[in-house]
Amino acid sequence: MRVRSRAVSGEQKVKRRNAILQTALTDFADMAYDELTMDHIAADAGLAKGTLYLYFRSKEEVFLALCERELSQWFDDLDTALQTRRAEMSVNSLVALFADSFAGRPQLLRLLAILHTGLEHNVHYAAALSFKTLLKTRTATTGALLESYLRFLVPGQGAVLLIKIYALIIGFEHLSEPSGVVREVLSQPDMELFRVNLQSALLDTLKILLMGLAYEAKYRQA
Amino acid sequence: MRVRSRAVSGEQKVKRRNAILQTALTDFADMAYDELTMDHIAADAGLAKGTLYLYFRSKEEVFLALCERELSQWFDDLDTALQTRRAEMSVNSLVALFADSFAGRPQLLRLLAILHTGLEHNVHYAAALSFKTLLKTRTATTGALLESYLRFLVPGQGAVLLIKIYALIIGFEHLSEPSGVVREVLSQPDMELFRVNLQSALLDTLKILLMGLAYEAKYRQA
Amino acid sequence: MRVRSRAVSGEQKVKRRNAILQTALTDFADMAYDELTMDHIAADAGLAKGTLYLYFRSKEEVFLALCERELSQWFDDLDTALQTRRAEMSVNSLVALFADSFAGRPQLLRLLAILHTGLEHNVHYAAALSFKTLLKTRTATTGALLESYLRFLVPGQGAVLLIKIYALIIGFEHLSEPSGVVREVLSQPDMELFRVNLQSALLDTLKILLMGLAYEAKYRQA
Amino acid sequence: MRVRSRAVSGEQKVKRRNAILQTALTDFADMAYDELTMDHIAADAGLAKGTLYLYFRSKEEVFLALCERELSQWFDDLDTALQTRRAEMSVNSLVALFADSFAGRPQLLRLLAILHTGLEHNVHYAAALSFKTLLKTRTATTGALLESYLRFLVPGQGAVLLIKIYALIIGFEHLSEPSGVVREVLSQPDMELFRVNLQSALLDTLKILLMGLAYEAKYRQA
DNA sequence: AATGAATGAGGATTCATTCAT
DNA sequence: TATGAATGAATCCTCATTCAT
Repeated sequence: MRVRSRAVSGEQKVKRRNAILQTALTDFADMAYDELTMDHIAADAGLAKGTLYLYFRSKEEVFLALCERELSQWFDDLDTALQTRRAEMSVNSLVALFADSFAGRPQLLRLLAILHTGLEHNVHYAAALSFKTLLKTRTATTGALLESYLRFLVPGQGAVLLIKIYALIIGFEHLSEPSGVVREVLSQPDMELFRVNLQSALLDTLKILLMGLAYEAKYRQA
Repeated sequence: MRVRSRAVSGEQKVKRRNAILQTALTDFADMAYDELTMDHIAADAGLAKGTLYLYFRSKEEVFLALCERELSQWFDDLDTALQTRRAEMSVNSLVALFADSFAGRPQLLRLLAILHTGLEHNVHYAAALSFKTLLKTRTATTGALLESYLRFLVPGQGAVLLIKIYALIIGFEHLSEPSGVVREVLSQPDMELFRVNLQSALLDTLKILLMGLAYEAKYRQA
Repeated sequence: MRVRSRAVSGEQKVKRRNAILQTALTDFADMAYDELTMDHIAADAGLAKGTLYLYFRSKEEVFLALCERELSQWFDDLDTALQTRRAEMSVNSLVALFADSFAGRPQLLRLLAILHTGLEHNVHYAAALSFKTLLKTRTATTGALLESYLRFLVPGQGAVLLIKIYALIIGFEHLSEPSGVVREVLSQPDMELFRVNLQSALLDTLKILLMGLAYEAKYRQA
Repeated sequence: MRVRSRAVSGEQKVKRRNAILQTALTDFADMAYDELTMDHIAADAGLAKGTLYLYFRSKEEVFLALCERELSQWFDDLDTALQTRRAEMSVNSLVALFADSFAGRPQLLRLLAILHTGLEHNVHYAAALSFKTLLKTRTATTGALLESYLRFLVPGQGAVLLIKIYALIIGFEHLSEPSGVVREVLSQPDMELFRVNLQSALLDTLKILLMGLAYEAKYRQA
C-alpha cells in the first residue's frame, strides 16, 4: 500500500490534478488514446487507479481536461505572439505566427482530432461546460485580437476563422496519420497526393483562407 | 435457418455484396458505427453472420467498401453536374454545385469522419489499396475537371483542392455532431458560435477557399 | 466451377480417397492438426470442400483413416523386417529394428499422439470399428511374430508389448514437442532433463522394457 | 453483484487463488477441459469472470497452476511414503507404493495427459518457468530418493525413471479414456486388448521397467 | 484521501458441416 | 458426383468503473 502523502489543502489537490494531467500527456505522446489505460496512467503517476477517479470522473474527463489545459496554453502563446506586434500584419506573417504556435504542440493537435468522437462522450455536464466556456472565451478574445491585426476581418470574423482553423486541424490530423496498412499503400509513388504533412497542409490552407477573406473584403468595399 | 437463394454466379455475388452494403448503409443511418454490430447487419440482411465474412473480411472492410461505393457515387454526381456546364463557372455556382452534391449524402460525410480513425484499421492491404486507388483516380479526374471550369486553378490544384475539401468535411462533421452533454451545453445562447451547421459551414469555407485561390492566381499573374 | 473428372467406378473412388489422404499427410507434415483446415486440404487436393465430405464424414475421419493407413504401412514394414530374420533375436537387434521402423514416419507418431484426444472423437461407429479392427488384427499378428523371435515372451505378451510401445509413443511424443514458451524455458542449461529426443527416449525405454520382460521370464522359470 | 470479502492481505490473496484452483479441480472432475469455460469456473467460485483474470492470465494458466499444485502434492505423498521406509525396497513394494500415490488423484493423471497439448500453450514465460522449475526440483529430489531405495539405480537414473513414468501416464491415460463411439467398439469381446485399465497398465509396465533396470544393472556389474 | 480488489458487459471471428444447384 | 455458398455455434479477455477497506 503506497499511500502517498495526502492532498489535503486545495492547493495540494490542484497540484496533484496537474500531475495526473502531465502524466497523461507524457503517456499520450507515446501511444494512442485507445491503447492508453487508466491503469497505465495511474502507475506512471505513482497513484492507485481509484485515486484518478477522485480527480476525474472518467478517462474522457482526464483527456478533456488535458485538452483544455493545452488549448489554454496554446491561446496564451498565440495571444502573446500577437500582442508583440505593433501594427497590421500581412497574411504571410500571420501564417508564420500560427506555424510557430503549432510547432511544439503535436499532442494538442492529436487531442483535437479525437475530441468530438472520443473525449466529449462519457463526460459530465460540468466538465463539458468548463471546456466549452474556456474555448468560447479564448476564441472570442483571440478572435478579436486577430481582427485588430487583419483589417479585412469584420467584427466576429476572427472567432469564426478560428473555428475554421479548428476544423482544418481535425481534418488534416486525420489525413496525416494513416494506419499501418494505409501507410504501406501510400508509400507507392503514385499515391503522393495522399501523403499529407500536417504542418504544411494546415498552413497552406490557412493562407488561402486568409487570402480569400481579404479578397472578399475588397469585393465588399467595392 | 433462413432460406435464401444462393449466389452462385458472379453477378449474383455482386448483387449480394451490394445488398449487404445497402443494409449496412441503412443501419448506419439509424445508429453510430460503434453501436452497429455484425450480428445486427446480418440479421437485417437476412443472412447468417458467417455469410458476411464470405464477402468482407472484417467489419471495417464492410464500411470501407461502403465508403468506397458512396464516394464513387458522389464523384459520379459531381462529374455529371460539372459536365453539364458549358463554360467557365463562377465561384458561387461551383459552391452551389457542391452543395447539391452533398445534400442527399449525410451518411457519406459521417463515414468520412470515421474513415481514418476507424475504417482504415483492421483492413487488408487489398481493401486499402482498392479504396485509395479509387480515391486517387476519381480525385485526379474530378480535379482536372474543376481546373477546366475554374481558370484560376493551376494544373494539379484541382486535386489538391479536393483534398482540402475532404479535410473540411472531416473537421466540420466532427464539429457538427456533438455528443448528448455537449449538445446541452451548446444549447446555451452564448454558445452559438459552436452550433455548427455542416452544410453551411462547409460551403462557406469552400467559397472562401476558392476566392483565396482566385486571389492568389491574380497575384501570380501580376 | 472446377468439376474435376468424376470418380465413377469404385476403383476411381478409392484412388481419389487416397489422394485426399496423401494431401492430408503432406499438409500435416507442415502444420499442426488444429491449424489445418478442411478448406486447406480441399484446396491442396484440387477439390471442393464439399467433395471431401463425400469421402469422409468429418475432419476427424480423414485423419483417423490416415492414421489407419500409416499404421498399416508401419506394420507392413515391421513384419517384413522381422520375417527377414531367421532365428531368435537379441534385445538390441530388435530395438534397432524398431528404430528403423519409426525413422521415416514422424507423422505417424504425431498422429498417434492426438489419436485419442482428437481423432477418435466426432467419428462414426464404422470408422472407429474399421480402425480398431485393423489395429487389433495387426497387433495380434505382429505380436505373435515378436513372440517367435523373443523366446522370453509368453503367448499374448507380444500384443501387450505393442500396446505398451504405443503408450510410450504417445507419452514421449508429447514430451518431445514443447510449445514455444516451454521450449524457451527448456533451453536453460539446468532443464536438460526435459529436453526429450523422441527416438532415443523411445528406444531406450523399449530396451529396458524388453530386458524387464526377459528378466521376468527367467524368474518365472526358476 | 455478489458480495464477497475482498482479498486484501497477501495471505487472503493466496487463499482466494487456491479457492479458484479448488473450484477448477472440482469442475474438472465433472467435465472435460474443453467443455469447461471460464464463465463456469467463475460462477462456481462465486466470482466475476474478470476476477479470475486478476489471479491467472488465461484459462491455461489456471490449469497449469492446478497441475503444479496437484503434482506437488503427489510428490509430497510419494516422498513421505518413501521416507517411511528404512532400507532397500523390492520392486514389488515400490510399485505398490506408486499405486497408492496414484490412487486418489485421477484428475492429476488427466491433467498430465493434456499438459503438453493444452496447458502449456497460451501461457506466459513466468508460469511455464514456475511449473518446470517445480517439476525439475521435485523430480531431482524424488529421483535421488528412489536411487537410495533401489540399489540398482545409478545416480541420475531416478529422475530419468520418473520421466519415463510420466510418459507412461500420458500414454496410458489416453488409452484408457476412449471416446463414446470407441468405447462402444471396444465393448466387443474381441477388443479386450484395448480395454486398458489405467492403474493396472501403469503399474504392470512400471514393474517391468524396474525389472529391466535391475537386470541391466546386473549386466553392468558382470 | 487513498487504495486496489472486484466487477461484468460486450462482439468479432473461425471453420466444420450442410445442402441447393 | 462435384461444387462452394451458406450456416451458426461457441468463448475468451479487456478495461473503465466501483466500492469495501
